[in-house]
Amino acid sequence: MSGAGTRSGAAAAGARGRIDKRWAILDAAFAVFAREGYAQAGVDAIAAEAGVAKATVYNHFGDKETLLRQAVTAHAERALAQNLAAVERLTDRGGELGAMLQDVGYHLLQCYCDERSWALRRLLAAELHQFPDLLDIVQGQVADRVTEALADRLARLALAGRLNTTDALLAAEQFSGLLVGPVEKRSRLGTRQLPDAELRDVVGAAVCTFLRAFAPDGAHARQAGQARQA
Amino acid sequence: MSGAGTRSGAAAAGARGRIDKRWAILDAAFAVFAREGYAQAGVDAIAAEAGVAKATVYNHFGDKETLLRQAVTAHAERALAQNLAAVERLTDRGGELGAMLQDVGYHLLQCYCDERSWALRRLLAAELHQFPDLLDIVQGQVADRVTEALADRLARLALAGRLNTTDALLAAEQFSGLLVGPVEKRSRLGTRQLPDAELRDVVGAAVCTFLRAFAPDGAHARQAGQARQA
Amino acid sequence: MSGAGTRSGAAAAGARGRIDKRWAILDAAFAVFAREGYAQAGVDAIAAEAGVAKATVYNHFGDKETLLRQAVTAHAERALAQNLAAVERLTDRGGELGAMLQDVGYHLLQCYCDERSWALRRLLAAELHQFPDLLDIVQGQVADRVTEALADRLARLALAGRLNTTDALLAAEQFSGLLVGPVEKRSRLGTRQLPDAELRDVVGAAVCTFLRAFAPDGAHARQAGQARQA
Amino acid sequence: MSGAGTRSGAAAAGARGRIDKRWAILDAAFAVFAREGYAQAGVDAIAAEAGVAKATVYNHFGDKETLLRQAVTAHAERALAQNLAAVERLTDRGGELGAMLQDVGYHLLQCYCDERSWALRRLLAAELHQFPDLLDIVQGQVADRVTEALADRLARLALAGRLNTTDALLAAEQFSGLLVGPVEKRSRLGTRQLPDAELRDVVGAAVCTFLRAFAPDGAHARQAGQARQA
DNA sequence: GATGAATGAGTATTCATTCAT
DNA sequence: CATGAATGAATACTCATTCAT
Repeated sequence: MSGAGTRSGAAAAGARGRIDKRWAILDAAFAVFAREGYAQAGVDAIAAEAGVAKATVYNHFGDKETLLRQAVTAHAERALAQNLAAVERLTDRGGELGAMLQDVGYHLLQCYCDERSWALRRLLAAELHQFPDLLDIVQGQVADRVTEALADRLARLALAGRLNTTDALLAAEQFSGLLVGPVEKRSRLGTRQLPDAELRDVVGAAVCTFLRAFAPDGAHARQAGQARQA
Repeated sequence: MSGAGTRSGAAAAGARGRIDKRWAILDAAFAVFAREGYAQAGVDAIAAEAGVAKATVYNHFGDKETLLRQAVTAHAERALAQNLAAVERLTDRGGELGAMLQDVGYHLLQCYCDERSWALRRLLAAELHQFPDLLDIVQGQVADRVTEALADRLARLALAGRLNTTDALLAAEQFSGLLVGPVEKRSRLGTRQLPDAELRDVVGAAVCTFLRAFAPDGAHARQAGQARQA
Repeated sequence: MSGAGTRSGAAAAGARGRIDKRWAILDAAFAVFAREGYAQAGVDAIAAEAGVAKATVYNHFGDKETLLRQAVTAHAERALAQNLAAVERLTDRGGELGAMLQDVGYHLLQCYCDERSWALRRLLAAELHQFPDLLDIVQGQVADRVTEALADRLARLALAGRLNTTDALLAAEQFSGLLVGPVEKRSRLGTRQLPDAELRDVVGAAVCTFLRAFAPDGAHARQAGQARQA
Repeated sequence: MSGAGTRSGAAAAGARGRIDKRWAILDAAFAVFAREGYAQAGVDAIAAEAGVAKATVYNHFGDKETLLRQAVTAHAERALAQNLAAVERLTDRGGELGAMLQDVGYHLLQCYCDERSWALRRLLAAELHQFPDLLDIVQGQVADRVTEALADRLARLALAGRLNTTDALLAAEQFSGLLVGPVEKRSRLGTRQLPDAELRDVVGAAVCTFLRAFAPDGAHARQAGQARQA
């Protein structure tokens, strides 16, 4: 057993080493691509940051383009998971609507303000012309799905009579716009870190406006206003 | 007089030639930078697109960085002028509020959806790390000033009792968010041209939501809803 | 007369202006060529140092090569005149031989150590391969003629029985070698300015050695040794 | 053992290949720098002459300046070794003084007249202003040390009563001057190859003059004169 | 599979030279 | 004639990619 164990252990360690290296390269690649842009990013720099030799990068990914796509895909999936988790906090069973929207909005903005999310969006914007398929990966696989998920939840709330809208997708887009618009301006495209209090204020204002527009009657709006003060 | 005219005409033609070339270079530079990104953009390509020799580019602008900054600055100024003109359509003397907001929002979104505006924002996002001062040029000199101007007009409407808000800047940010959020998603970062009808729908929805939240009483909201149908 | 004077004066002033500019360019060219080397020297820099526009340089000299040759020729002539003046201090009528040699040697070394002479030799060495004809200008027109002139004078001294040599040219070469060899080493190729006292010492030692070898009898050698002490 | 041998052999071949390439580049660089001057020399040309790709040059030396310094240093060391070997032929045990000086002088001049030595001096003169540290490498590390070594040997001869001088360094400088002065003029800065007979004549004349000046009595001088005839 | 060395294609920048004024 | 502007050719240096070990 020890012999077999040793061998399989060695093999496992080797596989683990390979996988670790693969992830190290992907992380380094994303970091360098985001920091320098695709053209400016050197494979040298990526290899150095990953702690491997340049040729190893090519052994794993073949060429620079593939590396970009894989790195973006990996980080897009991470972002998608985080955002969906945030959306799922919104249920029709849950308690008071304003508080729940505040909670969801806050977590969505935290995803949005994550350093790596800013990097992902900047990278996407930067390389749109040269790599249009990145748009499908990021916008299609992530952003749209998050909006759809949010729309689903809003639709269930509307069905339950707790929201007054017939176009749940538009409502979801507008809720996002109310959250993201102010933040994009104030954080100067992710350059400045917003203090948590300001973030909560933005969320509160968004929820307040959203409820005034979409709550079945005026009562909720006032409650939301109170939630914002808290 | 004709002699003097001839001379000054010749001199003017010379100066005109220089100025024309300068503008040709700036336009070509902006186009190529936006299409390829700073690092990927070749000065060769810029010169070719401008119809001048590469060295002429260097005679005028010294180096690639300066060329980028000048091109961005020039186009930022153009965008600023257009946006301010749009905002100025919002007066406290004007007619029905919903119709006016619809008009302003539509023109603002037209500015926003201009191909060169998308290019400017993408370029800014792409080169933020390498040229942080571009942020001051674009965000500080343009976006913020437009929001401030919009806030000014909203504040006057609030003073006139036609809007119900105490934080005009926040209201302006939210109005922008309601306009821009849906558009950014639907046009896939400017990749897809939105049909005019869809654009008007987005504006109508934004105005409707905005008025429900900020109109002094429910009457306006209903009017806005009707405006949206029209 | 005043009219003609004015006109010719104007013409003269114009011509003077042209000539002045020509000399300014030649001086600037020599300075820049010597400082930077032919390839590295920019016509821009020369024009700037001469205080004229770049195109003016081309109006006067046609191209960079011509400019180099003219500048070198001009300064070679200057150096030739200085060196010949030094050699002519050596006469067969003059007083004590050692003192005269000391005087000639000192003035020759002063020519040799002139900043512009170092520059001329460095420039010649640098551009030998690309412009072999400079060698004829500098070596043939200057250095050789100085050595010949010195040989002439030494020959007359030998005829007068005051020197003991049959090959005056060789004697002249050796005298030069005794002067120049130590100086070239000590001044580090003209980088370091030799103090006047050290210069005189070198001359004294050269004269002393020269006389010991070439004086008809030992008496002169001793006198030269005394001259060196003084 | 054969396996190990194979491996080390392969490794050695690899290392040898690198070293060979390094030397090929250094030689090519020196040749091209000497032929064209630093500014004019293209790294392309150097790489081509070395038979490697341009990037390989940069992999080995980083930039053009470093390449120049390394090439000069390498060839300066070579020249130093040759010159010191020549000086060491001068011993106080050896036979007749005139013959020994003739031998040393001849070998020193052969070093001096080596094509690469001329190239080294020309290159030094050419690039003095831009790379003043080359002076330390060539003058300080080579020329001065050779003169010092020669002075050492002359001093031992003086101690042994075979030379009459109290300043061995000056004597060494003058001996060099007597050798080099005539040669520099006759070979036209290394442009013309001196025939061996003329070289020997120059050495003979130098030794003759030197001994007349520094031999303890007249006897040696006459012997040297005879040596020159031989 | 991981690495160091080698390479060829590409790019920003400079500069001698010309032309219109 | 003196000039400012324009240009084409040349060059140092970089980098993605491949190959031998």
